[in-house]
Amino acid sequence: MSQTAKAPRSRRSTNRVTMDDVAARARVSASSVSLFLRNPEAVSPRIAPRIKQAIDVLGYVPNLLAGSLAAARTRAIGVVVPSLGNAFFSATVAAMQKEFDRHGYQLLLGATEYQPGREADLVRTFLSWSPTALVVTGCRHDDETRALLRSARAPVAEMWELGEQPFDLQVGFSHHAAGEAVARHMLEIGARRVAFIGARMDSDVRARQRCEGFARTMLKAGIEVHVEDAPGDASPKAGAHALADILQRMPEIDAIACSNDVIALGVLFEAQRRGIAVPQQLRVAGFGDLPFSEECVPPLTTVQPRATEIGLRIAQELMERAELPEADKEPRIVDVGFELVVRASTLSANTRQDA
Amino acid sequence: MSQTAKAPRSRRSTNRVTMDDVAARARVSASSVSLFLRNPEAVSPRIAPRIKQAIDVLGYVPNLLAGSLAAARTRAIGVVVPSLGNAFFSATVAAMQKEFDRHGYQLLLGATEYQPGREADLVRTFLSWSPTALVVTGCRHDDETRALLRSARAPVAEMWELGEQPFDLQVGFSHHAAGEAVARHMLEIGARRVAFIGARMDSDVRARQRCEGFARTMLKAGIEVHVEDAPGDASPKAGAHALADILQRMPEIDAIACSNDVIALGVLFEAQRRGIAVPQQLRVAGFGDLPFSEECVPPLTTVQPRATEIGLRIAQELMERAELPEADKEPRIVDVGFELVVRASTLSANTRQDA
DNA sequence: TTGTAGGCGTTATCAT
DNA sequence: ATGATAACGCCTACAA
Repeated sequence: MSQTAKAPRSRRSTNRVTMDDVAARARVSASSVSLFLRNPEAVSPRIAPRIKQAIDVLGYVPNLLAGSLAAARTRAIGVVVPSLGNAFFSATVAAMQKEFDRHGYQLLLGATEYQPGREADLVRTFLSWSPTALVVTGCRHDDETRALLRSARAPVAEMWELGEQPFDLQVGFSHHAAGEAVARHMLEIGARRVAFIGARMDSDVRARQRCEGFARTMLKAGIEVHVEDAPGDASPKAGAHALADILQRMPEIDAIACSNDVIALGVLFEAQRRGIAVPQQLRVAGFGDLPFSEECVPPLTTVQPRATEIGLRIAQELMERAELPEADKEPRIVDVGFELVVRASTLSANTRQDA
Repeated sequence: MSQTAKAPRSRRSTNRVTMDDVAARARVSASSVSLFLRNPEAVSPRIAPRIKQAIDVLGYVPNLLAGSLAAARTRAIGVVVPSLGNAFFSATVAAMQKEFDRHGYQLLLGATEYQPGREADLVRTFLSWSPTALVVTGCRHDDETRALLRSARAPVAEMWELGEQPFDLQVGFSHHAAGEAVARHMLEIGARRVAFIGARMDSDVRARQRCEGFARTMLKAGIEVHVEDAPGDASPKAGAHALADILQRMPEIDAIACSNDVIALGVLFEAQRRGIAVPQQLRVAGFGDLPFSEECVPPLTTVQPRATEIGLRIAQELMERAELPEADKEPRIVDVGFELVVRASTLSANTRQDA
């Protein structure tokens, strides 16, 4: 006689608890369970507790993969940052994660570490997850990344920088203007011999923009800025070394702007070691308004970039678009601005007024 | 008469490029495309280029959701950290992300911000992604989290702390021992009136462990430690305020240990403002060996925790388990240790030798 | 309100 | 080496 009917190909090795299991135990159909999960009010008050209990007893955990595949949308947002070591971005990411989480969305994280090509790789990876949205840092992208982002079905948010043509959303501010603001302030307090210290400005576009904004404004006032570009990450050590270099080349230096508060901190330390009085002999300004900037000696004049607000605004805008599919598809630009925070490192009772 | 035959329910609204599209264009079966994607060598050299070209022309991006669902495994690792603002964890996460990425795994990130209950929520969310592995911070978890982790089919790694019963992998070091090391060093240099400054030690278990290790060691030497616990995040401001407090209560203080270098930095600033010489009048030690710790004035004695190595080791171990399914299932504990880095903030030519 | 069944885009099994 | 086909677990249009 016929050998046993071909055993149905069973790949069900995963003895995972499924929605069907819950349905069976609650003696309802799987669709009722599905409905209950999405909107508990929608099922009759008689079966609701049964479903609830079955879920608890079985320890059912919904399979998001299956759900996302079926619904053709994943509750995940891909986020690309240059580096997590950078306090600016980690603050923004933290704010985003919190808000996404509140809406039940998962944050997928990737860091480029400023390596060329990594951005495109990360975006490609994210896209294969069918994310609800993508968040990238800055507005400058290589051709490959641009193509990927353009073809993405998900809205694309660019953060921390304005400019270029936005894909869907840009939330940031003008780094050029930030550099300008510091320069104007330094001109007001009588700076004459001026330097700018940055780190890795070949790959850190935004630091370079701040530098340019600073240098151009100074140049308009007839002051040429000596630019020092440290090779590695921004760090106090880079700042200290740069100051040492600068003092050799232009001992008469009287003002230094830095692309990052951690660099400025190093400048303060080196000045302290050398007995150079800040701000009396040397004025120092930074960028970032990090936790130590208010507390250091002297407190640091700096630019506060609203890192948290950037993350929050992006998350809010994206969640809105995700939940109102009819939302306007118009690209949107949000300038969150920045604030020049003047502290003692550029002010002193006896500010020089020599012309 | 019968109305038109039921149109086959088509939900194919997503005009996504699928593997079938690629197969059609390359005039092969979807199976071959799938095979090619996973192992290009496995298909005949005649059709390989056709598939490759079709992929390029169509701009095909594989759908990881479908793939993961079918394969019953997701190339994703869920990672729970207390906070991204903390430089320790962001360094570890960065190292992990890099290594995971190298193996084609995606990092899912969640932060608890030290809120009770958040850990369980995040773990639950991650589990619904069927991740390859889970990484959590520390070994203390509430009952709910423990239950979830225990029931997880994926290996669980605990980081930054050793102790308790490991689920599958623990990579960290003893914070108690770190506190002890600092205490012994301070005893050697003759500290007598001692305080410890921490931040939020009710929720930051590891900071509390360092504090306990420090205080107990001191107590054995007959020295009672005054403990100051700042309410918010660790910050220079918290350190400065704590020092001010301490000076009021015990003006004769001669040594302060901090649970974090950023707190110690604040202590240094406040001491500088008050004209208290470090280390001559006051010895200061921290924890973390952050970028500024080597550069500040005076350079800071601290404990270097190997944040990057923790991330790397975890990633390597997890990738190994993921790729060798036959790997040993034995729980494993890796003590990466720490290093006491002695710098000028606790040393001086004229170290007091009074008994 | 509840149930039925087709489809989401892959991978895995099996036959050729 | 290649192809046909059955899962994977859920969502959702539609019928009851």
